[in-house]
Amino acid sequence: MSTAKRGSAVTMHEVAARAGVSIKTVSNVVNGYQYIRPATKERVEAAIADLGYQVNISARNLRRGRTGIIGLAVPELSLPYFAELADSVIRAAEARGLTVLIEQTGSVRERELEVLSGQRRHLTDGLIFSPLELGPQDADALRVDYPMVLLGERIFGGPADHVTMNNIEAARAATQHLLDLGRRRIAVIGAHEGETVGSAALRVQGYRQALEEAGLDVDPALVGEAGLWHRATGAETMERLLDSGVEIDAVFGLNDALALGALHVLHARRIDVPGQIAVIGFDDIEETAYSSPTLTTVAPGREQIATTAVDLLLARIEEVEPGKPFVQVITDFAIVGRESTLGEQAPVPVSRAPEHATAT
Amino acid sequence: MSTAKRGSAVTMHEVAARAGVSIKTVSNVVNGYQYIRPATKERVEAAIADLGYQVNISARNLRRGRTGIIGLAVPELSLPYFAELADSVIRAAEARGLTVLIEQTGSVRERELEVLSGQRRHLTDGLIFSPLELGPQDADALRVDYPMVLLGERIFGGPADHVTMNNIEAARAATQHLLDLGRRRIAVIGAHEGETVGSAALRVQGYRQALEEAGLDVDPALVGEAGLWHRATGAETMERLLDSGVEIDAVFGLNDALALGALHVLHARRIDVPGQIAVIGFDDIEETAYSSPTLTTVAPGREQIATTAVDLLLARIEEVEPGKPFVQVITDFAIVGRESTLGEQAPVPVSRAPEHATAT
DNA sequence: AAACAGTTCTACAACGATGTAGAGTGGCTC
DNA sequence: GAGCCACTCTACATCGTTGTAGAACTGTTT
Repeated sequence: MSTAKRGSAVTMHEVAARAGVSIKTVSNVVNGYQYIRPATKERVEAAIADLGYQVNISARNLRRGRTGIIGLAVPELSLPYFAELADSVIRAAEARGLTVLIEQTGSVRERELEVLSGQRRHLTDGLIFSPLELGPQDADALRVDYPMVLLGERIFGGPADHVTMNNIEAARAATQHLLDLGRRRIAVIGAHEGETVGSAALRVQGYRQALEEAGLDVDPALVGEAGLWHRATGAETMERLLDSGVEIDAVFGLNDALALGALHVLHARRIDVPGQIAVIGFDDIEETAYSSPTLTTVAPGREQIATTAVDLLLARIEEVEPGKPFVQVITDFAIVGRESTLGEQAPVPVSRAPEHATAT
Repeated sequence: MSTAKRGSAVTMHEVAARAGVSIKTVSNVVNGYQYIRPATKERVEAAIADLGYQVNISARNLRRGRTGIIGLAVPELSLPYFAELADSVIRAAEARGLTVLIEQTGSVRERELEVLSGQRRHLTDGLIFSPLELGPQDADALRVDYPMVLLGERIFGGPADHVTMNNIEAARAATQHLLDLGRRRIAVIGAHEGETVGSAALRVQGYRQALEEAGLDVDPALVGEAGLWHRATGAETMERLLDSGVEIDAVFGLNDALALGALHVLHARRIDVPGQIAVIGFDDIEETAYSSPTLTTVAPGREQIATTAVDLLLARIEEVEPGKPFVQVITDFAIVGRESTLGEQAPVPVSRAPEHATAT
């Protein structure tokens, strides 16, 4: 056992003095250099244990020019999707010896830009960034000189690696799922008017495609705007749609939070789900398996997104010559059918343990 | 506008050369030292802008002995309570110029111990730690030589500042709420057998107190164990209780996830909530305002916990002489009554915007 | 005109680690 | 026994910044 835990830190000098070697030898031991006599190594290790020495990471970082930290910029952790994503990214990073520093942009444009150029950037070796407000017009700001991986296909051909799911296809599949159940008056919640390349636009596009392929017209009255993709805005939009008197037999929430907000309103108004209105969401956050009714949704392969992003970033960080062309990885998605579209006959996944369940 | 964004970083030397001053003067400008001629300052600032210079934080950290980063160790971000807590802590830290580095312990004892002594510690100036598995027997491990604030009252009289809510009182109030509604067969979900000082034990204690004050016996058959406080374990425990055949007219979930899991099972079994069984949770995560029915819960003052913890930690970090006795701050709680106990007459908070709502 | 306080700036040595270069060992080959 | 390779270790410079001490200038006071 170690004895020391003193106020000020022990340095390699002190360890070296105690072990009777040079500080470089201590450094070599710490870093697992191969040519060290076992006897020396033992002496150094004993000294390290005695003094409770630990490497000063700031000094190492300065010397090595690496910090071992990667940044993760997301809108807000209080949005379950991003909390779960952060969880996965942290796990993936940890498995590769990296630490994660989280920044919240609050979906505010200025703050998204700040993340790209801010001071904080220098604490990290690279950045995984999920921008919501930046668009193609910001391509310049996104042309940064450090490793970066973007999540989402918002910035087409942008100057960085991208990890994204196939938003159009996934939204089309979600809509198709509703069409297959015989629904014809499918409302959308979460559209962003005027946007052309964001997740909202792409998912709406997938929705349109599915309808058109089915030979249906897209009724603008069924497309509900919702700037922020929160439960509250989902609820408000659902109310607006219902109050408008338009006929609706299904709702496609562009994310789960919106769909859950909608579900809440439908329940409050005693509208049967899926009897009168079927509901599908997008993201497969854990909550969807426990809502009443449970929510059918699109699973975007969160783990896959996280590990791919970390791997791509790490590759960029360790890249010798930074010439490699930027890649775009498109991850798999799957429709997870639950009660909100299939009704009670759907298997109720009561005992579904979280993927990364931990011991008691 | 700045011109440069070169591969390797610009240093103070280059700025100094361009501005025709010493590097210390550049440092002085950067740090807002007062005795600098306006003309000099302008020249330096121009050079900084031209070269796109940014301080190398690793070097500054090394020199100053501070990193400006605080650690936050929580079980998992995929648990909404901790995601929301992390959100609040990040905001509070940011307002004070600090960055937050999150570690996930997964409620695994070894990992909780690792957090205390691990390498990563050196990246931070202090730690906000929410331990779940450590107990009084770990007081030694908790006696660290760096600033630390513990969340939760698990380690009584432990060698650190604590921020906690009054678990016993809050649980008593929650139970009282159910008693006031005429419930007499109140089940608990989430007890930890054998534990005496954790949140589980304290909340169960509050539950017992309320029952005893009401002149009721505590029926062991009503106390449901659940190691992990997840939705899945809540659902499992609820099923076990129902299957046991014991009479139940109310359920107290020791956190919201457990209560939501229970709600899910009750819904699946078509048991009316609150008609047949009333349900109350604990934590006031956002989801509780949108579940069906909405969930009555105990609001532990998350923002207050976060800001208090950050303030305490900062005080420790900036403390000149580290003699000050450890404090324990107990935050306020409030019962948030919703449909799961009050039924439909409860106001449905459809438009309840999140506290930190951001612009569209 | 000397002394002094108040400015403005600079040189140099840190902070604690690691990379480089090279000095010693010893053993082996020819 | 000279040369060479494989080990084992060390001295020193270096990463980019900031603290310390003090030099140089200005203006004011005596």
